[in-house]
Amino acid sequence: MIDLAALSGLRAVATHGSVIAAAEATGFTPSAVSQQVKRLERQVGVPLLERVGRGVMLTSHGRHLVEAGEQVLADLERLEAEIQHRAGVVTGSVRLVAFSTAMRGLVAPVARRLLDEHPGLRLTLDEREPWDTVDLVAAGQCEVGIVHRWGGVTFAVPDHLATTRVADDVADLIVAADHPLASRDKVTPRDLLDVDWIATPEGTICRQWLHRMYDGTGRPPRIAHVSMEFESHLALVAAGLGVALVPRLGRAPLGPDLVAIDVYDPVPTRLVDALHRRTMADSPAVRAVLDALRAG
Amino acid sequence: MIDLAALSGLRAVATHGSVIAAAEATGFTPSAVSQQVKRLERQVGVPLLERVGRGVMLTSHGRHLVEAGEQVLADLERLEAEIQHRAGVVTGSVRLVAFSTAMRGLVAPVARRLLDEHPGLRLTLDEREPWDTVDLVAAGQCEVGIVHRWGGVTFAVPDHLATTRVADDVADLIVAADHPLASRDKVTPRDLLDVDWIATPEGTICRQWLHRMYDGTGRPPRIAHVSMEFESHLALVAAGLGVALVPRLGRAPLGPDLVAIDVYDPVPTRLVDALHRRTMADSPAVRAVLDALRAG
DNA sequence: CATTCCATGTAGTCTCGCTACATGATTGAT
DNA sequence: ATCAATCATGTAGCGAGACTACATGGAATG
Repeated sequence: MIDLAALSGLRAVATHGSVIAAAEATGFTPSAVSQQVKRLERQVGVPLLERVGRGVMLTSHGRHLVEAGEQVLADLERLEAEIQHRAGVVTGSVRLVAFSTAMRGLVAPVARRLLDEHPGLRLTLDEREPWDTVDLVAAGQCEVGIVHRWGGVTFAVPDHLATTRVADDVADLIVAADHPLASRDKVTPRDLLDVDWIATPEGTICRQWLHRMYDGTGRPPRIAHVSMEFESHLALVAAGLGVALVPRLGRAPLGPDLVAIDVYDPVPTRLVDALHRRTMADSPAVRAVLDALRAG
Repeated sequence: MIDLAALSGLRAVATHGSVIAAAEATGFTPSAVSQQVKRLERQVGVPLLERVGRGVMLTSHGRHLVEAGEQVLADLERLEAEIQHRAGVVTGSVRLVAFSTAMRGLVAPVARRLLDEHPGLRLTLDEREPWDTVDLVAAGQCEVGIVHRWGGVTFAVPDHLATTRVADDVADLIVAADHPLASRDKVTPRDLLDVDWIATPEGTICRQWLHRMYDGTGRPPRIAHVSMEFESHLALVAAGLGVALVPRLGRAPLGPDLVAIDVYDPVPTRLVDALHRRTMADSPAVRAVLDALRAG
């Protein structure tokens, strides 16, 4: 009999291209993944992986096994969800991965109530950036992923994942109370050509969107300081080092030394989506989590 | 993730109707089967088995899980066979179950050569009566089963099993060398109305056929002695206690004190068939075993 | 040619699933 | 009504199997 856990290991090797990458994607050691593949090879009696250079490559049999095995794996997951759906029982383990502001602004308020309402539900939380999140959901490492994308800035989501809109998160311009713009009702990027920005690091989605917001002005934003966390942005703004664009989701109440100003034309909005595998669409547990997120 | 081994346990309970029967069908203890079901229930979070009286019954969810799970199990088995088929490698483990005369007359001569030709093949032999054999093959407890049926005496074979004719086994009348019939070239049941028979026990297929052979005579055969094994039949015949109908397959050479006489009208022929699950039709290992049996 | 990176062996540990046995529950018989 | 029989299921203990940590062996890179 083919061992499905081992098959998952081979699938991870196939999708990630190396034993080491597969190992860290599945949370095992490279040795464990290697042994899983060997176990599979012993079970079917056919070589599945071959060394090429200092890496590995799937044999044609290995590729075929993964392709067809994925179907079996999906069928099994769908079957489990279907049984629970028929029973109408919210039960089982849901691993949820979110980006940090969603974790504190969206997940945290909802999780407690969710667990109280459904005693059979086991919820496991983890914090990742959106790109990693997509991979984790796609590979079956977690059931629900929460990602954000600014309007227009998209990234690819595999076909076998479904998307649910969870929130529209608007960002405000945060300035110090004594800043010249502090008295303004609302501002547009053309008002912000000469301000110093406190921004997230190069390569982050928020940073990309800050640039895109300036598209109509013909100039790039002037980045003065960089920080990972929006909480730190607030501190830097309060210290008079510049202004920041901070989403409302998960934002702590502003102190008296800070002012939030609406931005328009365009309104900086990021879309917050929940991802799940379509095979889990019938799972009452996943559905309960999604419903709670949408309502919260 | 649903544990497929546990699912097999539940399936056995479903098909055999009780935990104990499922246990002896799968070769586990009742406690193990019970724990397998509990494990499954924990994984899907839905009760699958409920006590009724002093036995058990599947819940509707349990029945649905078995029904759909059987599909997954079959897909996985088919996938394994298909991979090996593509590779053209005779490998893996084949469990073969046969009735006793086939074991010594058919399997034994073939097994040695089979193992020598295919080093990757692991062959496990077991001896059972045909009814048990059908169950074992159907339930996935063995890959190949060898059964016999006399013409006309049939038994049900599930749809998902395939049948391969392996041999036509003719039985002769065995009499002591000093018996009045010993000089005859051939005999017909009408010549045997008053002989004492040495027969297999009530309920065996051979016994049923002995009765059916007498259908045209209007009389039942006179059973004098009963013995499980044809080897013993020969000894009893040699001792002058009666005559016996002994198949040629697996029959030891007759001593000088015994004579084999052809029977006609009807010729007592039993059909020897090999059974295998259709999901294993592509398995080179199963195919090699079947080919060898047919050739031998 | 040394260094680095990757995969894979090896030894040890730990978890998980099975067996053996005991218990609880229900039915049928005396 | 009681006792025996039968079935399922808990519990303790044991053994196999799967993973981790570490060491080894190739292959590419500078």
